Amino acid sequence: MSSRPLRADAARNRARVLEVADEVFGEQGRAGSTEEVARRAGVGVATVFRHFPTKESLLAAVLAARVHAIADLADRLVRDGDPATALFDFLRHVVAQSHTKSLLTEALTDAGVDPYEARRGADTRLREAVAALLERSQAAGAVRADVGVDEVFPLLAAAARAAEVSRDDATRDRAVGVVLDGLRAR
Amino acid sequence: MSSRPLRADAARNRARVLEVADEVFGEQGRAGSTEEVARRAGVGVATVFRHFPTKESLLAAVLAARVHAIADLADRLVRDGDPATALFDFLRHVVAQSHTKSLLTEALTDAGVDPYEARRGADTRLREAVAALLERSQAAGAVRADVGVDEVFPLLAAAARAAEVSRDDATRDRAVGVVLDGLRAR
Amino acid sequence: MSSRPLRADAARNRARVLEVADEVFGEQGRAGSTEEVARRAGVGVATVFRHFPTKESLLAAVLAARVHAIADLADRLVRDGDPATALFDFLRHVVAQSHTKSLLTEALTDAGVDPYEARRGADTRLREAVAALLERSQAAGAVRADVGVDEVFPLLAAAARAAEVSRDDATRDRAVGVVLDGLRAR
Amino acid sequence: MSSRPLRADAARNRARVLEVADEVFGEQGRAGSTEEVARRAGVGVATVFRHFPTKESLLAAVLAARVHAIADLADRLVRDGDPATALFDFLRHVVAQSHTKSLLTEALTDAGVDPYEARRGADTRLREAVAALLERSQAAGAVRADVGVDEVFPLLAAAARAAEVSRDDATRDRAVGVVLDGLRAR
DNA sequence: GATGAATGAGACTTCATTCAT
DNA sequence: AATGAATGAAGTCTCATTCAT
Repeated sequence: MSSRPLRADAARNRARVLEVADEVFGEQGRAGSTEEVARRAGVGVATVFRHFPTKESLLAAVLAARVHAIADLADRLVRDGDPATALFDFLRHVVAQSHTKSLLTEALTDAGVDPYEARRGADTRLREAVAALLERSQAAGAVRADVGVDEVFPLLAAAARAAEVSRDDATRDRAVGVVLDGLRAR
Repeated sequence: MSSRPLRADAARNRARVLEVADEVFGEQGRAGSTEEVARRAGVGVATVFRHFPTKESLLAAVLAARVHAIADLADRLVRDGDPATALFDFLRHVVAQSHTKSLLTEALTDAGVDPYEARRGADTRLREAVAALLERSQAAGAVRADVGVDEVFPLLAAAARAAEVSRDDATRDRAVGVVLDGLRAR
Repeated sequence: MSSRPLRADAARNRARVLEVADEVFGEQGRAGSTEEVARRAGVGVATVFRHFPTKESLLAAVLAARVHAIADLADRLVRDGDPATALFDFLRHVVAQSHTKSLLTEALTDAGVDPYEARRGADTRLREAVAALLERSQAAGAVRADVGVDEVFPLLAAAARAAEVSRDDATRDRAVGVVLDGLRAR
Repeated sequence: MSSRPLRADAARNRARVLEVADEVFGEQGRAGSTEEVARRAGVGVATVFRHFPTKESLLAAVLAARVHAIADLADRLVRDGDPATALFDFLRHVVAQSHTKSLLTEALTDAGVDPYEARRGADTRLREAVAALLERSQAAGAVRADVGVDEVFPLLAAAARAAEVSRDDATRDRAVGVVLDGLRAR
């Protein structure tokens, strides 16, 4: 009863705001303004604040959404992927999405630190899925044995960062490739 | 006419501002405020603006100073270091410094994009020194042959990022180690 | 047409809103928000606005209700009280109720200034009842002869104010006592 | 050294803001807006906030100024007034000033509760001056012996309130007179 | 050359009120 | 008749930048 399903139009608005917020914060980091989100979403600021009572909570929602999407991917790969390449496929996919101002990185980073409940569920899911991926890949002898989940997140951030700052596509692929190579068993 | 040598006190002020700005932006990223820089430097805001007509230009100067320092290190290692480890030593050193709010990473990143002239000189110097380091290490057979300077910068950013988001020192060392391992010749 | 009798549920809602509004405005003064009234009453904001088209009108209704209650008390005392003490009893009772953020004081104050019709009836009733009380007490020789109803309301407000700002119960009783003593015939 | 004297123009601005704030808050109570203060003072909002970093601090400054003025009066009367009437003269004067939305009352009320240092000095001064006035008047046999300073403030508030809500000057004088009469020794 | 005051623009947030369901 | 979403206007506050002293 606490959260009766939103009315159709409200739900649409909420979704639109979230989507736009992802865009804005993606471009400008947390410096992006609520007002720009509202403007681009075609609603008043107050509407944004009705759905997300705080800028911080909007940010949390955006991050949670991204993390959920990534966890979905990880789940899929755990189930269906080739163990020998699954972790690498996963990392590459995520990196490919994280073009934007390190928001994702942030999301992947402070797992567990965040007070907004939205985050916690997502973070846990992701962590578990990644752990599964890692174990599988290690069992298949594809990934070196001396890394754990705790290292995977920084490495993901690292690869994303490398991608972010590369000057062209070819450079980016090589740079990311180097990071991933570091993970391989030899 | 623009570059008449500064009066002694003005020069001292300029240096002090720069030093403090590095501190402030180091702590708070570009969100750090001009006013705080002025306060900590013990001068008025207007003085900051006389030396750096724009917040952006102050940031550029801070970054240039850091880049120069890093280029100094690279130069030193080119001259005196062990070719087999020089590049790695360099990377580790830089990573160790870049704890703070990814300012350095930023500095190392948008080389060449920036309009402020201060940056250009520093960037060029650094690029050349790193190129030298890299060649030497590759000649010594320590670093894989298929990477170039263009990849080194993203990889530096990557390692710095990994360091930044690691939850503890041990994790950080392992994560950075993985990235560097990716660079080694096999 | 406007005053067709309300449907039973509507009437219940209206009453509930009024009751809750008294509570909220009592606690927070006119700064209390419509939305909080709605929430505590368990209805939507729009329902509040259907019954009271304006926040101002809701306030007026709350005040009118309080004034009616006070007029009831005055009527009772006119009928049943001891003339020698009736006015004092009345004043003390009212003061005892008006702890809250001077809303009552306000109610007792701007009688006649207010555009909302709700107020007028209540104000008139009260004024008449108080006039009766006063005359009776003066006839009994308990109250000085040189004050009229016009002075009683400010004095009521005065006593309420004194009560409001006193730092503890004993101080309050003494302060209010002084005001009432001013009213006694000597 | 912490507060070097303000530059002449800044001091003028500060004074003007304070003056206008007194006016605005006088008319509208603490609901008055900083923006209106700025507008009426002919400065930007930011200027108001430079001088008073918080709305609350502006309010505190206004109140402190009023309290100081009142304490001045009390001091004067302790020194030069006729003991038999000094306290009454004081009360009447203060009441005559406190036309406005009970700001003064508030000032006179929460003495000692306030965190802003500005307030504390003023409050103490006033309390002491009033205590002196009271003792003197009691010694002269003009004021009843069973009231203390703690009662005087509520009674002042009471008289001010009575004045505030009276419908015309004659009524006001009578109502205030009644309150003061309550204080007289018989 | 240096200072600190002033400012305009913008950020977050709240609220009375209106509208679609 | 009732609901809760949407909104515009306003409020408090911050900050890069300019100006008077």
